[in-house]
Amino acid sequence: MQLSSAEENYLKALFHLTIDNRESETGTNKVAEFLGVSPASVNAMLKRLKGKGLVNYERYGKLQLSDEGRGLALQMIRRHRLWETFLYRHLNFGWEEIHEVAEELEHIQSPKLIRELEAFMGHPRVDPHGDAIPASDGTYTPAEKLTLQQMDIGARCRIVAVKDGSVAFLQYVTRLGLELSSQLEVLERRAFDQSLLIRISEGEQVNVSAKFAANVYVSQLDI
Amino acid sequence: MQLSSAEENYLKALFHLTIDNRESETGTNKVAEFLGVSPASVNAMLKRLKGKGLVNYERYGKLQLSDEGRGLALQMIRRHRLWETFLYRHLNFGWEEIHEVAEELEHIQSPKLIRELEAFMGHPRVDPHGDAIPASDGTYTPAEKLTLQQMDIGARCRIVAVKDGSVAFLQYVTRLGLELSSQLEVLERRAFDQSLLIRISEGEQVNVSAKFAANVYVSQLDI
DNA sequence: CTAATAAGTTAGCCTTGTCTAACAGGCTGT
DNA sequence: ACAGCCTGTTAGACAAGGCTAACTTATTAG
Repeated sequence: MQLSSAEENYLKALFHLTIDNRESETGTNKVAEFLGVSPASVNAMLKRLKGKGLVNYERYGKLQLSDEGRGLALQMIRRHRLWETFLYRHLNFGWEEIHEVAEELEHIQSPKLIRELEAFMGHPRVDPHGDAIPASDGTYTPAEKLTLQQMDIGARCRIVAVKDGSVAFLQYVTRLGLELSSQLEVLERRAFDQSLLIRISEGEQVNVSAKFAANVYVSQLDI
Repeated sequence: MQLSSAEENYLKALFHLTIDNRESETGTNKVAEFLGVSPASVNAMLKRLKGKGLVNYERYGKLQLSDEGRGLALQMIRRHRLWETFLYRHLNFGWEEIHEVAEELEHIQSPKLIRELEAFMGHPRVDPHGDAIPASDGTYTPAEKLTLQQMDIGARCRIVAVKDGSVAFLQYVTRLGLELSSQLEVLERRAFDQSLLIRISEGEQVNVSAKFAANVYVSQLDI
């Protein structure tokens, strides 16, 4: 099945709005907002994707990916995350720069390219954001994202994302001397309020509340 | 200047048909044949490129790249050849597979990507076909392609292309046990008819005529 | 149960990039 | 010098993918 970049992007969007979001259906408006296009455009595209058998869709009715559509969406996500990993590991891209470039790279049509890229990097299982990379056979286990709160004492990890990205929270994060990609070590958990004492990049030690820790996604370092 | 993939491909085609071919002008039909599109499509695109100041072009008159167009074309060729080099060196792509995939990769818009890719590979100066890679500042010296005939005695080299790709010639090449990427060593040149004795990949020795040798492009190995 | 609102759809238009068919200009040979 | 031919151009059509405005169907609040 040969797909255009636009078609591939719709499949990816549908995947993120349903399976990846623990819902089984979504709607025209949600997709439109997600992709930054008009609902009318979404409607037109859905007709085309239905014609190709990639979505199940009835007029004014439910909308979900077909089995084949889900498979293709997974391939897109696989390509996206492999490229992100490559950019981060080998081309000195920052944590926050990789997504945009990978959005373009993922549309390159070449099974061999993806196979070899994966082998070149030693078959990574998660991308730099801590998200699982679907296997070439379509296997995908979403890999529960870990929060700082879930880490064991003594664990070393890196901040990969935040749940609530509000300005207030991000300002607080910055005040603590933390930023994305900061490396942390969990030193103590206080039984009283579950707050944590952490060390930042071999340096300063700070205290963070349980609520704070539950709002920070981390990736455990393999050391 | 933000260009579409199609616009970028036309600039590249114009470059190859003029500067790269030691001619200063070309025509609608030549471009059409080169790109595999109709002359009418070329005409429409030339109007657009003229509007952007990338070509000098008059109705029924001469057609050439403007200075700005030439600069952009060089950037495209730079990206193309860097990607070819990457695929060949790091992803186990064969000599004849790299062009097609690089045709897609070259359209990715990210100056940092190209800069880092170049640095990752240690700033290569030629691609796997023996063609020079334009520098980031637009410097480009076409790097005379060497033929087997021009090699010195004792030189070691690799076949990167053929001038005349006729079936008769390619069959002859195959009969000799040669193929693209074969490694050779030049052992002797006979004064009588300028024919060469060469050794193939540490193995068999064969004799080839001067005419044959002049039809084979090689890349000198840095040993 | 109806009326208001939200969600989804259709109609009609635009741009990019392609095509074919028909027309116009320039060049060559006798 | 002009007929024929090759090159280049225009006109008109189409597919993809997007938009806005207007309309239809569902859903929810009173």
